[in-house]
Amino acid sequence: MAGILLVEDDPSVRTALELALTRQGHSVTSYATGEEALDHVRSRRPEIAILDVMLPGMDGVEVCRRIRRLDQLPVILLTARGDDLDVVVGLEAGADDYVVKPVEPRVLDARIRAILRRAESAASDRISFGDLMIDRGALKVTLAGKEIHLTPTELRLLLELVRHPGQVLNRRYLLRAVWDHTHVADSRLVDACVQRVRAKIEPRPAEPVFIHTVRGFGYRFSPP
Amino acid sequence: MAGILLVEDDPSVRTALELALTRQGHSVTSYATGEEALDHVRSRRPEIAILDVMLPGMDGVEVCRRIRRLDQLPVILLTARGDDLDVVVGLEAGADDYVVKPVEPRVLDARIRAILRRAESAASDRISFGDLMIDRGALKVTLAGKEIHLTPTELRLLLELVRHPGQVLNRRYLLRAVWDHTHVADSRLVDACVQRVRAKIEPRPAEPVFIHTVRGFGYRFSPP
DNA sequence: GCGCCATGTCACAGTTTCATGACAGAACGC
DNA sequence: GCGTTCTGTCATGAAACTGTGACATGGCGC
Repeated sequence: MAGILLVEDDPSVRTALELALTRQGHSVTSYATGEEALDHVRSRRPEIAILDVMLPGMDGVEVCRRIRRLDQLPVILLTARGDDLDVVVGLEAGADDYVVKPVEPRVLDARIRAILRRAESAASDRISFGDLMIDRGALKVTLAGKEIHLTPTELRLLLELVRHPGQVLNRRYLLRAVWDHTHVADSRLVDACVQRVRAKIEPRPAEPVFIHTVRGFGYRFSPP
Repeated sequence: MAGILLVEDDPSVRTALELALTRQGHSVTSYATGEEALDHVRSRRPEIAILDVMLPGMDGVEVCRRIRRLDQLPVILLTARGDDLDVVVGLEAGADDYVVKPVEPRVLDARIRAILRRAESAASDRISFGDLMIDRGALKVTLAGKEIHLTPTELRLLLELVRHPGQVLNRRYLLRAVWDHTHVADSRLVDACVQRVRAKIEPRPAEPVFIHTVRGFGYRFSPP
């Protein structure tokens, strides 16, 4: 469900948590260092970050501070120590929650869901389909982590298609939804624009993975 | 400092917590039952509620649910039991945090402050993005340590953009938020003001690092 | 295989959008 | 009252966007 960024240097703990969270239905990407994690935040825009405090190099609290400057990403800090001072420092650094290891997967899941629910009013809504990530709040589209520049019309078209995944939308509908209704229905306008979007988001535009042509009817967005 | 509503039926715990929180500089009102607490929320609008889960009559989780219906008040649940199930139920009920008794006053204080900070629109009164530091309390902006003078309108615009980091805000929204709604939507007013802010905070206004133009939609503040 | 028609492809010029700087009225402090 | 600062508007030019049509391609029925 959620795109979770996990940072934990101990391989056994990392794989255990990754497995548990994946079982709860989350999509997890994990790293051992804060630097990698920050790159991931910049490029992949996860929904929530879970950071171990004790990390080689940049520690979790510092990663948390930097993440905070990048985005409104919620952050959970994870520590093996029950030291009260850590709690204070961590929360002061802007963490949303603080969990002491070892943690019950179910508890961690509940905390993640609570924080996501709380954040969802403020957070931007983003959806991803395979490599393709669409951030409706930031109006950004990334493909395999690389930002794709779409022009306004292209973006509106893509958003409209994505709003109805799996459904065939005909040209008349798209003309109304994306353009104003002043355009004639028989132009190559929609085709040309679909073409432009494909050129940007499809790995092989000739064999589209996202936007499929339904001959005689229109176009359908269906994730791979 | 903060107006805290404390609900705890055990008189000795109640007075101890009240004393500790008062020492930390908070203003505390405490009750033994949930019904009284709900009246208090309705009449006095506290800033945060700390609820014991085990209460005679209506329990803390139920009080939490009802408070949630009344107001956006942040809630911390307090329990003597470390039972994981309680954590799940409590967080599902919409609590912002969950603290197990006995709790160090300093830890509780840190959690209160963290939640209040998060509640007061997601940040403390001073944030920095790279070289740029914005002090919302003092209404001052510094760039690389040097103070930048922004006019009132420019400052309101920057604060509005910064309130939603990473989000694209369109001109209509900004006109409403920063100016009053008496202005026409198609004016270049927003552009001009953004331009002025850029001239002051961007090292190279032609290649902005902080305030990005999203052609056809609006502007986005995203730190470097 | 053939022809037809729907769709893909592409280049280009008109249009739109935005940055920039100038300016004058409004607001403000002295 | 007077000078200064602030702010909304406008003109201008540059850059980006987009609709269009001509043509190519490919699927489909026959």
